[in-house]
Order: sequence, then C-alpha cells, then structure tokens
Amino acid sequence: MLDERKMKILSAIIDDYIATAEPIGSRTIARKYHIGISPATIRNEMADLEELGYLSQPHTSAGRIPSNKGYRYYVDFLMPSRKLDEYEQAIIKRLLKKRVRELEDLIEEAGKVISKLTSYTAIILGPQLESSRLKHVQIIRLEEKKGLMIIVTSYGTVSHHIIEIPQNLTDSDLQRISNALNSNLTGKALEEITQEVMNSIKADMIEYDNVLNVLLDLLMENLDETKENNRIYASGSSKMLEFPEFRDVERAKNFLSLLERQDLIIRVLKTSCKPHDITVTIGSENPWAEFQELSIVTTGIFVEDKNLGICGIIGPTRMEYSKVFSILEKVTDYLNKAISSLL
Amino acid sequence: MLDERKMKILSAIIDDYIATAEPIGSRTIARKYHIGISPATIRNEMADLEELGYLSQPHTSAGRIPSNKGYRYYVDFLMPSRKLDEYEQAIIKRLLKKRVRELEDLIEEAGKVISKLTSYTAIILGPQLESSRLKHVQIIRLEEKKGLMIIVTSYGTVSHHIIEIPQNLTDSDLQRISNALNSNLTGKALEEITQEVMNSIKADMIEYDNVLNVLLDLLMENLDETKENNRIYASGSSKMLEFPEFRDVERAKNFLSLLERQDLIIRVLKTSCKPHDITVTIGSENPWAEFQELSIVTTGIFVEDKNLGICGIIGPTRMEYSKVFSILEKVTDYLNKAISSLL
DNA sequence: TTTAGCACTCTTTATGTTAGAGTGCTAAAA
DNA sequence: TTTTAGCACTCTAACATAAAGAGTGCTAAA
Repeated sequence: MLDERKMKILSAIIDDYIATAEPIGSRTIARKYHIGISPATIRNEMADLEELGYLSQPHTSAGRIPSNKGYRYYVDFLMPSRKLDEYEQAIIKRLLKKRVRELEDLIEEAGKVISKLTSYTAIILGPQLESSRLKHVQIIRLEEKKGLMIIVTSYGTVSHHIIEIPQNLTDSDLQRISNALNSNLTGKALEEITQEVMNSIKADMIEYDNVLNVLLDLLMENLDETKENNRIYASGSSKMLEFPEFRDVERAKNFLSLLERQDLIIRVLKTSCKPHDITVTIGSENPWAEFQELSIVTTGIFVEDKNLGICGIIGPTRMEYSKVFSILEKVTDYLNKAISSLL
Repeated sequence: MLDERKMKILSAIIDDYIATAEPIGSRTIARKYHIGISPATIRNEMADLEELGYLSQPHTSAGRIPSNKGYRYYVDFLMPSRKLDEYEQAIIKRLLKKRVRELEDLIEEAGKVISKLTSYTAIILGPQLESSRLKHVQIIRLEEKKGLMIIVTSYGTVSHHIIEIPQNLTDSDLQRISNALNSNLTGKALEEITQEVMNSIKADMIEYDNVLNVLLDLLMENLDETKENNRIYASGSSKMLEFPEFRDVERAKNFLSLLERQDLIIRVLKTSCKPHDITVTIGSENPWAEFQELSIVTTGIFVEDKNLGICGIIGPTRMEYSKVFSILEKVTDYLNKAISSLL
C-alpha cells in the first residue's frame, strides 16, 4: 500500500495523463495540483513510484506516464467516484422511453447511448440464451411445402426459420405437432432440450413417425442456432480515431480490424465479465496480445440472476475510468429496469 | 471524343495511378507503356489532356493525376473488361452453396464477399419491401396478454412484433382473426394495404368491434415498420485504411463517420442506383459534398423486375473500376440465382 | 527530510541544403 | 507539320544541423 503522498501524486499524474495524453513532469504537478511540496520532492517520489512499477518514462528526459500497474492501482483505490451530469442523465433516461419492443433493439440502443456518452466504442453482447426457457414453438405453413418455425424464449427473443414442410402434412397436423411440442418442451431451458428429450417425444408420437423425425431434427438444429445468439453490437468506433492513441493509421487499422473479429471479441467479453460487477481489464492483463494497449470495462446485464447479455466498453488504456464506470453503472441500471418491464 | 493516342495516354496514366497512387510523369509512361513516342510528345499530349480537364497536376513540377472527368471518361470508354480469376470465381461460387435460409443473411454474405474480393467497403441495402406482397399474417398467443404478430412477405422476409393482446380474446378468436386477415390481405402489395383497406375489413368484422380495431392498428403500424426495412450492411471498412488516401487519420475518421450515417448512405445508394445497370458515381458527381473524394459503384438486385435491394461499393475515386465491375456483376448474378431459388 | 540549483539528456521544431523527378520551352530533326 | 532532344526551371521530399524547451537526477544547503 502506498503512503498518502504517493497516492496523491500518482492520482494527479494519472488524472492529468488521462486528460492530456502527455507525459507529465514534476513541475506541472506542483503547479496544477497544489500538494504543497516542491518539484524536487515530487521528483523523488516519482522515482520511487517508477521503481515500484506504477509509472514509466517514455524516455530519459520526459515526464512520467502511468503503467498498467499504475492504472490498476488507480482503478482499485484512487479513482474518484463521479456523478452524472444532467445531460448524461437525460440521454440515459431517454433510453427507457424509447418505444422498444424487443430485447435486441433495447440492447442495441443501450450501446449507442454508451458510445455517445463516453466516446469510446461500446460493445454489447446479446442475450445468452442457453439458460432461457422455451416459451413457445410454432410451425406455420406458408406455402405447399414451405413453413415457418418460430421459437420464442422466456427472455422475449423470437427467432424464426424458414423450413421445408415434409410430405403432405395438413394444417391441422402442423397444429397438433406444434401443440405436442409446446406441451412437451415449454418451460424447459434451451440447454435442457437434448437429443434424448427429442427422442422421447418421438417415442410418444409414433403416429407421425418419420415426418415428425424430420421436424424435430429441424427444431433441434434451429434451437442450436438460436442458442448461439452471439450477435454483438459495436457502436462509436469512428470516434475512437480522435484519440491521440490512434493518430497513427496503423494503430487505427489494427483497432478497427480487431473489432471486426467477432469471435475474439465475444471470447474477450465473456472471459472478462464477472457477474454483478463492473470489471476492468487493463492492457496486458488481457490474455490476448491484441489488446495490449486497450482497456476493457464490462458489466453483465442481469435480471433475476439470469445473464441477459454483457455490456462493455473498449478504449485506450488511458481511459476516463471514472466517467466510464458512472455511465456504465447507470445504463445497466436503466437497462435492467427496462428489460424487467419487457419480460 | 479524344483521338486514339490521347486515349492511350490517358488510359496508361489512369491505370498507373490506380495501381500506384503516385502522380505519373511523361518519362514513366514512355518507359512502362510502350506507345512508341518520346516523353516530349507525351508531355505535349498531357498538357492538352490537362487543358481539356481530364488530368490535373498536384503542383507544377509533379506528374499528372486523373481528374474526376478523367475517371469518367475512363469508366465510360477506356476501362478494359476483365475476367475473374479462379480464386474470385471460387469465393463467389461458395456464396451460393452457403446454407442460407433468409434473404437478409444472403445479402449480408454477399456484402462480405464483395468487400473481401475488392478490399473496398461493401454496402448493401436490404430488400425494399414496398412492392412485396403479403404472404402470411398470423397472431400467436404467448401469454395471457401477450402475443406475437408475424408478417411474412413474398420476398421471404419475416418480421415479428411482440404485441399486447387486448381483453380476453380466446385462442380461437385469434385464429379466426388471423384467418380473416389472411384472406383479406394475402397477395396484396404492402403499399396497397392502406387505412381504407383496413377500414373495410373492420366493417366486415364488426362482431369483434374495437378489439379488432386495436389489432388492425397494430398490424398497420407493424407493416409500416416492416416496409421501412432500410437496414444496411457495411463490411470491410477497416481494410480501407490501407489505401494511401486514408493515411491521414482525419480522412479516415471522416470516412468512417460517413459510414455511420445510415440515413445518408441509404439516400446516396437510392439516388445513385439505376435499374438493371452498374452505376458509377465519381467524386463530385455525387450531390453530397461528403463524397467528394469517394466513388460509389452500385447495382440493383432484381428478381422478376422487383428491386430486392441495392448492392454497392464505396471506395476512393482512385478505384480499380475494372475489377469492381467484374466482381459486382458476378456477385449480383449469383445473388439473383440464389434469391430465385429462395423465393 | 525537503528544497534550490545546475548540468545533462532527449525531443521537438525550425532552418537550410541537396537530390530527384518532372515540366515547359526552344530549336533541331524527321 | 509533327516529333524529339536538350536544357533551364520548379517543386517536393529527404536529410542534416542547430536551437529551444521540458524534464530529470544529483549534490549540497536549508
């Protein structure tokens, strides 16, 4: 644990660096943040902080910048808590008022709000449906041999799939099959609906024999597709180019291509996100090398202990953590309320 | 009309500039493209071409670069037609094989293929549903007071909307209403379903009186939402940063924020796209100033004379037009086939 | 323990210089 | 009349050099 004076200095350096993106020297600290000690003393303390690993120096005669360890200490102990200003409050409140009828739209809107308010890139991972329960299945005929299979989950997500209707099933057959599927499967978690369950349904309804087989296989397939609802919504990526960190086009390009690698982003979000808490992953704390100079702040969206998605922000390690925390907290707060009213 | 020698020179300059992004001088042309005349003669011709507006000079002692007018002439008269290589053929063919069951997925895939093959940004505007016909409407009950309204169009697009089911309608009521809606509305183009049509249905089914009113209003609302299916899919934007045109971060940022302005992009696509033809809009030919240094190549996706979407490429004016044309042509070709088989 | 003073380091910015590419013009050649 | 060689001229990009500025670490005094 650092002593109070070191904390003050570290805090001042990080605050300043977050604001200016420039290495900061002893003189500046003494002038701008009146800690009541001379630059020389600050220099000594800074040398200590560097030795302890909280700061680093781009080159011998430059000021100091925070290291990842420094940011970590800042986030854990030093970061001031921050109230939202009226503008931010207003924008977030408007989220709730938007006429949104589906979970996915809501989540997308939330992403836009977050990126708008923070200027960082918001990444939102849609509802994880493994633990959702099946609410309704229905097969509707569209044409002679084409139908629509609709799957509704307890999270309010709807997925539809155009399917081939085998042979000459009548409409009432379809209805009966739909009913049977519903009475057997409704209320089950998606992950509980396994091949065995399907087999037992098949056994119960041998009258339809292989026609049913085909439909059940299709359902199974579509359920799997539904489960893997790993759609992510990223918004506000162009704003990131305003940060001096990305003044170099090469870096900007790397960042943007990173965002296009959906699979990687999904894994990162999932590993970094701890339930019921805002999690920060700073630079090299991230196991993927591509994120060396980026920080990720995530929080889960939970309603009734169900994980309905992950809300994240990705930005340079020099990030306004304090602002990001306050906004992320508020948005997920509102999101939770909005979702509850939606379910 | 230019004489043949001027055409050759203009052609060489544009080909070279497209490949290298460097102003090109008389000496280089004489060396690389053996037209059989000396640099001095080429210089004279270049001065003529500049006076005619086909070329311009970044500064007095630099080579020439094509002007917008030059590109226009190139695209209209000079551009070599180009065959796809095997790799490109293979990638495009794979499009058809992808197991895709919905129009929108297909369109999205096509966008990815285009951006992959061209390295420019592909922008695809989803099916314009105004002229599509209603294929099926159905209301399904999910809970006591919640239902799902499903709208299927003749283009194979499905849209669903969670709605409140008013009062205590029974399931068979819902079925009857669905049937009535279907028999009255199926086959009608979406744009034909007006308030008047709705009113006449209301008149036919007074038994349900205001309950029906509510549902019909909801349907109307949702149809409107369905019609405005202006979803665009952009892919491959990060690759654009590799072009020297975007080596300046400021330009890169402008380009990326441009892409985020969906409404503008939609308008641009719609105005630039002429039916059944590949259209090129070069730089300032575009009425929107933001596109000064960009070119847009678009083509409509038509099946049975119905516009099912617009396929576009956006890139720097220094674009490999020839390549883009060949790829765009082939992709929409395949797309048409794939869509026909889907409908 | 703190601070003033100072020599030293390193980057950034400005300035000047040079090499190279390309042009336009003129006069000779075809 | 058209083409070409030659040449003076222009402009940029690249490099070297110098000066200014910011910041440090160390020493010695407070």
